[in-house]
Amino acid sequence: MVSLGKCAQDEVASEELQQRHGSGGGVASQPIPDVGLLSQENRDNEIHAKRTEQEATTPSLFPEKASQLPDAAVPTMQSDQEGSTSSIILEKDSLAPDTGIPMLQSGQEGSTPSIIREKVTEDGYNWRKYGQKLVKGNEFIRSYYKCTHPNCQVKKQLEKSHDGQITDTTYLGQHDHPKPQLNVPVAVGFALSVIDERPNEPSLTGMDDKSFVEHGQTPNQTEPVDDPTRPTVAVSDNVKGALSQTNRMRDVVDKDDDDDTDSKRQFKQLVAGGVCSCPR
DNA sequence: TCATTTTGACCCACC
DNA sequence: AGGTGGGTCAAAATG
Ligand SMILES: [Zn+2]
Repeated sequence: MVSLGKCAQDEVASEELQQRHGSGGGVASQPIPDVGLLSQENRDNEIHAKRTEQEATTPSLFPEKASQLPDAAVPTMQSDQEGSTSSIILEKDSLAPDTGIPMLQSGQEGSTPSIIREKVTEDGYNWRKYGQKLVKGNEFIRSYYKCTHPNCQVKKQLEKSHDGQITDTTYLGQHDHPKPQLNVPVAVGFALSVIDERPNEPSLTGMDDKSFVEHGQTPNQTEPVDDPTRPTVAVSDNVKGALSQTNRMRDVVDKDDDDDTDSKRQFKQLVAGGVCSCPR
């Protein structure tokens, strides 16, 4: 059996792994039933937050390969880059090395002893990376993060170009907890609501259950990127992703149509500007 | 020691 | 029916 014997994993894979997704059940390794049972991400809402961030940690070591990207792969990223958005990004990246690259050995100081690795990205939540993949022809690196909270199974996907530029950020699900604790000096302006809690608002479900995609850099008028419509709560979220945010909620039905792309696109236009993140 | 990151492999969905 | 892409897990490595 397993002539390879490379690792137990192999063996397991043959037997247990199969169940992992299928009926689910067994997988002793995962204490958390996780959502995998239903499907992979069916039930999770996918919130796409797109923002081109210029990674502070990544100086300009690499030549801008951005130009090499045609539009085929990611139509979204072609818009920014120039600076337009960079400004916004200034959010407290300071402690978010995870955004890219292997540690910021830039040589700066090792400040932030408390925050060990990172995790606290713009969200203020703690994330643990559980996977990384090259997508789009290896042009982009997608990192998969999971919320470290016990009951929280929110996932985040960070897509970056080789430059270290973040082309897409996708959030799946909502946190059950407000936030860990931002001890950061914060000057941004959070302070508002730690009560960000988002109970599954039924009203929102209308859109939240459906597949709804929001492209930050949409075609121009997208409506107010800074949309003041967003009251309270999302402030923090909005503020950080104000320039571009893509919200994507995926459901089983999502695949029912052939051109979901178009559908979604239109849909997003309808709701454009509304990040469902805020229940209220 | 623990938590987290890294990396390879496996599986599933879609084309 | 097969192939590819994408997503997740698990073991090992690192701080
Ligand atoms: Zn969480």
